[in-house]
Amino acid sequence: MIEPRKGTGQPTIADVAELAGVSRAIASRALSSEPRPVSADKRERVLKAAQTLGYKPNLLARSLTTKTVNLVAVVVNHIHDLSDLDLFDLLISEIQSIGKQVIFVRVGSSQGIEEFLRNGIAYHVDAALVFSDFADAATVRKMFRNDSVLMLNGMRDAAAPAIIPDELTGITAAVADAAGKGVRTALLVTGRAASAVEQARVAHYRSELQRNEIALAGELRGDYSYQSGRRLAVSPDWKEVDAVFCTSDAMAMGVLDVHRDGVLQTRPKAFRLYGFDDVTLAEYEAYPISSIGYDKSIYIKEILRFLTHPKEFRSGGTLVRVPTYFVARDSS
Amino acid sequence: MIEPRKGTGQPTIADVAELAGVSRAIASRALSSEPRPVSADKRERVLKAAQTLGYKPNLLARSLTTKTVNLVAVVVNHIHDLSDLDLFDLLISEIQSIGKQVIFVRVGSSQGIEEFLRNGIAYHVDAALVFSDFADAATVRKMFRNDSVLMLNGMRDAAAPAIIPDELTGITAAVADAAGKGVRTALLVTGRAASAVEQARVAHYRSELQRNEIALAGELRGDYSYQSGRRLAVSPDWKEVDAVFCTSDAMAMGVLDVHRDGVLQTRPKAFRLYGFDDVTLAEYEAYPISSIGYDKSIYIKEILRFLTHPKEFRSGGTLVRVPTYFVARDSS
DNA sequence: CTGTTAGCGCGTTCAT
DNA sequence: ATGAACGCGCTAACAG
Repeated sequence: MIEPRKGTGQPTIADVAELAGVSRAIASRALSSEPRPVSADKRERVLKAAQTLGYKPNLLARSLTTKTVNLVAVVVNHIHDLSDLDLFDLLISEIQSIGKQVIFVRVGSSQGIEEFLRNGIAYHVDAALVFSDFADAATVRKMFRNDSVLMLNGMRDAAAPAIIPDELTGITAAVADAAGKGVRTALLVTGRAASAVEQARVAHYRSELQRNEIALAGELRGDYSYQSGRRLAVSPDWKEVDAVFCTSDAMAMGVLDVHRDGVLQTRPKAFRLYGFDDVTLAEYEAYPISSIGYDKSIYIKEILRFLTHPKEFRSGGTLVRVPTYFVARDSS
Repeated sequence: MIEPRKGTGQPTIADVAELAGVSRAIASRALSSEPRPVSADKRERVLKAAQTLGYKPNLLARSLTTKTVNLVAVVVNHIHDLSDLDLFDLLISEIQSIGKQVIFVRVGSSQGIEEFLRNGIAYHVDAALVFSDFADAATVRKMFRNDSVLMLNGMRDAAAPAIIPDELTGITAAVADAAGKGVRTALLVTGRAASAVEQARVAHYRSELQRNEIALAGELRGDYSYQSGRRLAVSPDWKEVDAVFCTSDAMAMGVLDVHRDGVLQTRPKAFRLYGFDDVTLAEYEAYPISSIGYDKSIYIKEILRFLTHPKEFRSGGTLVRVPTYFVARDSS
């Protein structure tokens, strides 16, 4: 006896109910994860019928009434930074482990984002995790028509919960390390000035350098990439200093390759070098970059807390800070 | 005059129709991207009403009848390989550019697939791109209840279309390079043996080495990672040979760091070294690994062709091959 | 060209 | 505890 399917050939809950000899409502309850009143034997029959039919609920149809799809949007600029690699794999894995799935939304620029979202399922996600710095919290809430927006890009307002690495502690330690080694002059190699995170980062460096009486000889602007580090290292604006602080490890690697002591020594010839992000790559022998990092698992644990217990975050734009650390390597 | 909303507060197509003074069907047609028969003035009124109401279609509801969601699943093992970084950013960007969105499905193990089958909204996607080698074509089709599955992991059957880099050409060139430099003995450092791609790769190396009369002194199995390269390089099984071929750049980097000539020279002391993948990182000065790669943009263009013109692939499990190249660097 | 109607698959009243 | 009926938002099919 073959079930007569109409559209996609998938069994629906109606098929299950029919096979079990009960009404659709009973089948719905028996299959529900919530405890709903159904007699034991009928529940048994429904479950068995679902089993033999290979029934899988249509979650899109379900979402039509429940208003929830178990989908999370991860909004990023790009995913080609080395530091991303360490983060996203774990993040996706953890999100999946709580029964949700991830839509990756890549927004190279702020242009047309809204339009793009409207034409896709991402528009209906339960929550959005915003790493990209293309938009402020209010815009994102409006875009997703959803208050469940977690800002991870350093941009927040009174209503938006956010998780931000507390970079001051790491930067303080890094600059202290330099000061303790007799550094008196420094150069700052920065990333995109438009980023809120970057602005705060640079401000921290400035104040810490000043506090340690280290003269800031200049700021050179790159784009976080290895190539931009190389470019700046040979630019006419480059200055002779005791230490170079880069706001990304990749830029520090570029600087290192240009200024190695000897053909391929592990440290620069004339200055101490500091990076940022503590990417896995810094474990490679050729790039022992002193760096600042944070515990990714703590960070992600907080993100998951937001997804599973949103109320704890709702009370007036909670701001969670994840501590950073400084790790000294050969480069400094 | 305020529209009386019931649920989410979003205007529905019924609200638009009412305001425009037409039936829901007319509103639906006027708003459709496809050219459907609607009189000019009514279309105008509908569009205007939608405009003033700020109407946005509910794509989940639409998908209920159209059976299409503009969602593409990307199925991966992990995304922590360096070679992934170069690929996925571009892939996501391109998929988004044709109006589809990407749901990332990470299956770290074959067990993860079972887990996925239970939850997962992903089985309503329009297509699945399979990079993970934990599932064969039949399983994936069942997982997604969808025949629109593109195998990119080297595993295919008669029904599944696939795109595979033609690694033989690159390997042939790499081995020829070694032979031309007088290499007579070689070591092969491999990755996970379970992978179909890896098996083919190793087989190619074996036959090419034999053809060039290079003796294969041994095969050491790693896991593609830098650390596994280091580990193998110091293991008791390591042999003195003229050349070492690694099936990933990361392993080659690990081997290089253990066997550098001098403190940090760019080449191994006693042998020529070859990697695989031609990751961007090989452009870093400290790891000039001779490698085998393929044009990512061609590869992705073929994937997009599958998404936009699936019929061209349907005819009996089309197999598309993307050519590989060999690039010589300092390490060999 | 237009409007009415009938689903799509599911959860949820509301009577029984 | 149960099942009929309705609604979610939208589009396809069918009449007019």
